[in-house]
Amino acid sequence: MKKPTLIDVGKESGVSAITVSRALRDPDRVSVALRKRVFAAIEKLGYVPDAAAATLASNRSSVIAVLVPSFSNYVFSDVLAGASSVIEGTKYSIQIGNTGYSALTEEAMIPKFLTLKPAGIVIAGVDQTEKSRKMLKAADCPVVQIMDASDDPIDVIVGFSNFQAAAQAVAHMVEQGFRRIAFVGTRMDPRTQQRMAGYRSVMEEHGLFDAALLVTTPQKSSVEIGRHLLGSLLDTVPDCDGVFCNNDDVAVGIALECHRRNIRIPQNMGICGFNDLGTTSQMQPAITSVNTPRAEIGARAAQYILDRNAGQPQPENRNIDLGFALQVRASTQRTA
Amino acid sequence: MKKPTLIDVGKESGVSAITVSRALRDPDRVSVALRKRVFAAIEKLGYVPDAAAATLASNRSSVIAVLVPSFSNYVFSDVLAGASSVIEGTKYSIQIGNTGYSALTEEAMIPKFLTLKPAGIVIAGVDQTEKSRKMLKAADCPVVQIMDASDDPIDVIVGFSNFQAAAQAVAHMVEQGFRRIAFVGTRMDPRTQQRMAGYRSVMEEHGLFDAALLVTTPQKSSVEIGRHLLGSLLDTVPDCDGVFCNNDDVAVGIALECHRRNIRIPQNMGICGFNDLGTTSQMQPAITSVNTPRAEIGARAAQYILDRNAGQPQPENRNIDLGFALQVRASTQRTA
DNA sequence: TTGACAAATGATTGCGCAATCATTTAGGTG
DNA sequence: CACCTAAATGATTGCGCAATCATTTGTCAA
Repeated sequence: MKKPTLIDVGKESGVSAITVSRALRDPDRVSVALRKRVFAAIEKLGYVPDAAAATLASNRSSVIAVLVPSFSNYVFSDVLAGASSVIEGTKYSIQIGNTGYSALTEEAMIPKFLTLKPAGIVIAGVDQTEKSRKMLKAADCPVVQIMDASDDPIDVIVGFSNFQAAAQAVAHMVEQGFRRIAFVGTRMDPRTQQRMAGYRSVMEEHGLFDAALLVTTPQKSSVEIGRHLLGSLLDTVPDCDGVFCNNDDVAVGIALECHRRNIRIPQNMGICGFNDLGTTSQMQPAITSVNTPRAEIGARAAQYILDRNAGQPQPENRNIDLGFALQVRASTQRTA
Repeated sequence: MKKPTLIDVGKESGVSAITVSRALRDPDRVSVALRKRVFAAIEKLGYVPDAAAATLASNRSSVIAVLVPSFSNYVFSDVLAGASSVIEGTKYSIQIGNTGYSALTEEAMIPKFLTLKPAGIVIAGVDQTEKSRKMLKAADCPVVQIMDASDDPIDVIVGFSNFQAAAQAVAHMVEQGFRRIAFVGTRMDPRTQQRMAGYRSVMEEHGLFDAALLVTTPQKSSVEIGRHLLGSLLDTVPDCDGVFCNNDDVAVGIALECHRRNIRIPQNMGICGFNDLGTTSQMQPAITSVNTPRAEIGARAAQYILDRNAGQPQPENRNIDLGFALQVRASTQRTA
């Protein structure tokens, strides 16, 4: 009636409990005949390992902790989907935490997750507090920072350079003849700030930078906020002829508001989004966006954790840059 | 140097380990003075409970298992966000599983999650396999089905009636004078099928049903697929004058394709989406959609699990219907 | 055939906590 | 002031597994 344990399986197959444990964790270390018998007994009894007991005994769990700034930011949904695809069918599982874009909330969550003795930790970005960094460095599990690039990751980092992605997009717009290009940023999290820095760097390089072109809000991104921000922008900078958005939602909102105001895209207004979530490519005209490998980032992060747990060493290159791909579309193309 | 245990905290505060345990789990059962001393010692030593040991000893963990069909479906991102907001600051944590819209995958995942001795299980919909249902009924933890309504939930169900939501939306379109209203469905998961049934029921009631008006695809929803499906639809049913979509992305795609083809909304084509994710309200004209309480569903599901774990009994009404709200907008308004 | 060595398997122990039952202390009553 | 009860605290035990160390069995060369 009760849930069978390793001892029950052992009795059923005529061996000791520890041998069953070995057959499960390291099949090559038991003989073929025995392995068969053990697995038959497991099947017969419906044995399922007890994760808590295994964790307590080995001081190591199969939980991968994933700390993201927000669940409703679709970027991180894609990351989770990617990680999930990798762990499917393995013994690993994903436990999630929502830091709410706060480094202090994150710092408070880390000890809680560390007590799980996780198989690994995935955490967004590089802007952890000093204390968080110290805790994560001391953790005896792999730590993967994601969605960014860095020469000095805690353990490894999987992502791309937000600065470079923004810079490339803005350089493209400049090349297409846009001059009064605004930066529209929502939420202003660290990655958005890096995009802003990339934007600024290129604008300054071409002598085009003007602080009035920076439009930011702490609010979360949405199509609606994009529409509003275009309004504020045009009030302040009526000669604005292009917008680089930190986000696709905002870009779509700006495009819709341009349509409403009969501002022609790209003739009177160039628009570039970020992340390339799908809608931008379907707009009329199609909106240029920076495609980011979100699912692959999640997958690579999870795979790294699995590999490390399988005994592989830390790789030489700890900055795993998966790049980005500027998808140039009609919204920023003035030349053929 | 080593991680402190209850025994260490006990020594520090001059009591036994079990008393410390009690002070933590049920503060009212120890004297005030002692409680202070214990918490001071916990603070001083930096004690953090060991979840695995607690789970093993009590046969009950603080993990809430959430099984969703997809992470990239934003509906479930919102559910997770709602659940996450409720458990923030508590000892509970969320472990996620991706069933990939497959009842069999789901069935395979359930035993894995049950061995965690979860504090509760959240699972999408009512279409579990018979075996899954049996396992979940036998589980000695609260089980919350979500995103649907039912008279016979496993334990409780938190959601709304997809059938009724669709029926109300379609009835509204009929009332506004639309006659050849198509149903456009993607992925065709159980909830989409219920929406289709609601659509069909109203159409038949008005003598408007025509199987040619059903346009479905197993593909996942996207703006792009919405655009394509409008094309196929108009090829088969050129006199189609309205579309009820199982999804906002599809509705937006259809609206964009209408713009491209110079089909006027709502004069020549009425459009209604589902879920009201935000973009529909910003389109020109604004698109009608059925607003669903996704975050609240996640929150209520989590709250129920917390309440049950705090000793509250199963409520009398096990079908917690949070309803929906048809947001009527310009895309379906032909009359003032 | 024997010995040496590797491969295969087993026995013991403790991980850190909570359940259970036992004991002590405090507070109130006649 | 003795007694009773309730509140507060403590001692013991085992959850199910893996680490560690010990033992048995099998294999092969000389």
